[in-house]
Amino acid sequence: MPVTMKDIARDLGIGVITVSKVLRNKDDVSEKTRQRVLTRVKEVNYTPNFAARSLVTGRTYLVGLVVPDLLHTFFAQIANSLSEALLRKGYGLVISTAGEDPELEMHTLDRFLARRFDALIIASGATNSTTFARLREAGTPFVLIDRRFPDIEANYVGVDDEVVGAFATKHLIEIGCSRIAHLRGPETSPGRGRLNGYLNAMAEHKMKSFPGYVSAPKMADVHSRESGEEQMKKLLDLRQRPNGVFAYNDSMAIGAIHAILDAGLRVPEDVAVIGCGNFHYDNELRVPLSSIDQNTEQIGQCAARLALSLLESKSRPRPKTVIIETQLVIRASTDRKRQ
Amino acid sequence: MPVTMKDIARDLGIGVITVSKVLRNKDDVSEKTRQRVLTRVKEVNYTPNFAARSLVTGRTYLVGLVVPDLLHTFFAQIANSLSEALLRKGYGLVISTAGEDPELEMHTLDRFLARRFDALIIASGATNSTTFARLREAGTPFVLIDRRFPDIEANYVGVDDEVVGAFATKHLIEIGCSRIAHLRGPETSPGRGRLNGYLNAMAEHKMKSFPGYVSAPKMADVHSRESGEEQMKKLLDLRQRPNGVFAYNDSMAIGAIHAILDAGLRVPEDVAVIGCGNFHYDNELRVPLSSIDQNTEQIGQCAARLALSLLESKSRPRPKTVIIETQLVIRASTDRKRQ
DNA sequence: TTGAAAGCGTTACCAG
DNA sequence: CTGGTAACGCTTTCAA
Repeated sequence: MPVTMKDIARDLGIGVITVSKVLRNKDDVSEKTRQRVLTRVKEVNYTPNFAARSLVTGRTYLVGLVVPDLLHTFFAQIANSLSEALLRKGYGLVISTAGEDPELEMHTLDRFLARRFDALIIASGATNSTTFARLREAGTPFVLIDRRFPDIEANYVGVDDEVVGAFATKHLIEIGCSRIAHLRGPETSPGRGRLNGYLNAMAEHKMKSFPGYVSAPKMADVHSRESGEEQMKKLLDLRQRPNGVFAYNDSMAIGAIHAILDAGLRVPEDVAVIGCGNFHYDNELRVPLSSIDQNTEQIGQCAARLALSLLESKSRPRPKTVIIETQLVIRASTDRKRQ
Repeated sequence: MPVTMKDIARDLGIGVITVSKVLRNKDDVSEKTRQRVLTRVKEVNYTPNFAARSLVTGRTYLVGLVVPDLLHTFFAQIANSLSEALLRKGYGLVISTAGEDPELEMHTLDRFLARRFDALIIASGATNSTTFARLREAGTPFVLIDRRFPDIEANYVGVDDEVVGAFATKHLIEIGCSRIAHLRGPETSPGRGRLNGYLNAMAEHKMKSFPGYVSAPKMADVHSRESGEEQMKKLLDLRQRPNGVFAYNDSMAIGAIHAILDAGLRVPEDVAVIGCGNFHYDNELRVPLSSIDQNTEQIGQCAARLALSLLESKSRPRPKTVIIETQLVIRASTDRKRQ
């Protein structure tokens, strides 16, 4: 049986409350008593019982993270930096993957709510915002990352996906691509945002658009490489084959490059390709991949900081939106002189 | 305030215990009462309070995972499959990264112990087994993955690293490499095991070994690519340059290939390279990388199953060792005809 | 500065 | 089949 505060109090001939106070750094305890308690705590290797504490304070010192998939480098990085930041402050991070399945996600969130985690951090695959009404009702503070929902006011940390899309597209325009296609992502805010950024940039630069140049929405799951390959094949079959492609993410871009090379064409000479995410292995690929860096680590850190601030403040502050800056990283897949 | 069992009992005019029994599927409750309770539970959207339950049962329904780094594909995959398997059984997975820092790891484990997680799953960067004495003392069941410690008897799930090393080395021998070097990993069981496998295979096939062909131990952190590159450079400077290299993991192999190509040599014609881990992007690399597949997902699933069995059994069963099969995956980096 | 009493919501033990 | 009583280990409130 583990040591309890009662044991320590008995050993020292003082009250349990005094022990509790010392442990929580309350200052209405004499220095002498404090030292005695601290010494004894060390001696018997006492550790507080979180369950008991939770029961009375209502706090679990646990934060839940829901992401589609940890195999996706982006989310692994997020989880990594989140857990580090939270652990430092004494919070544990409970992870859970929900694929891109809104129903599974809802189910997971329900469980997290039932367990009364102190805060939730969510990269949601939900298609509407009913999920979040539930969260709000439960009163558990939450931070959305990566994906957002225009119709609800919520804490959000992520990049500006329209900027991402425009950024990538403009880069293709600048290197002289005249026919630019977009392999689009899922029906989520990044998917739509990057698409809009692409469309805006195309319009702004009076670029001609061709039928079929925007692929159908696709889930951004682990199979996005295959999907990128498949969709690129279709693009290559068009009469007016594109000479520049902006892919929703690096996985799809990799698939696209695969298809292009398989067709006997060159990257970037025949078709330039840019992705998004700046995976850590982008530079080691068959054709090193140009990409938009999302500063993933910073997203994680900001989300952690935001979540912690929500935990600490007793009032419910107004939802905050934090936009992280992005960077264009040019590699071989778009490295060509103006044609 | 959330609904409690007491509320439900009062509403229905029955005892709290009866409610509790229904909720835990005890069968000494009449079907009628059971239905009434269940209905009411739905109506008021009752969820049990885990903290209260924990306090009395001593179980947290939480499993802790300690890995060096989630950026490493291998560990991300492990975390992914673990969380899925555990969540299905109602357990949460709390993650934590400890780099390859034994002290930080110990600290993390202490915190996990203090929180009384029901079980721990650990890919340890520890250099000795004192850590585990602590775990044993605390009585928390734990499962080691990937790294093991010969001097303690503990639950373990992972591959046989000597087989991995021998497998990879033999493959290089078979394709006709006459001078085979090893970029070795850290001072952990996989690092040592793969090295031994390499040495054994070399001896068995009477292969000549050259001075400097086994690099110095290196941490297997996220920077292993750089380290692979650096160490490969040294090998290329030797008078007797190797024509085959077995790298501790795929990251190092990628770095090695980088160095080889930079030196104006060809892979696999001049130097064949094989790694270990079979990262999901191995096929998309500059030179698609031959590798040993560790069946990572299976490792995660087995570890989860093993952890769950420990949780469920009240007695402390004898430690179990589960060895997962590996597969050789041949790609371009070793694809050459016998010379 | 100290501490006794009163819970927090649940489950275990036993009696009805 | 049902339920009262007593924990579980801690914090909060309030009085000494």
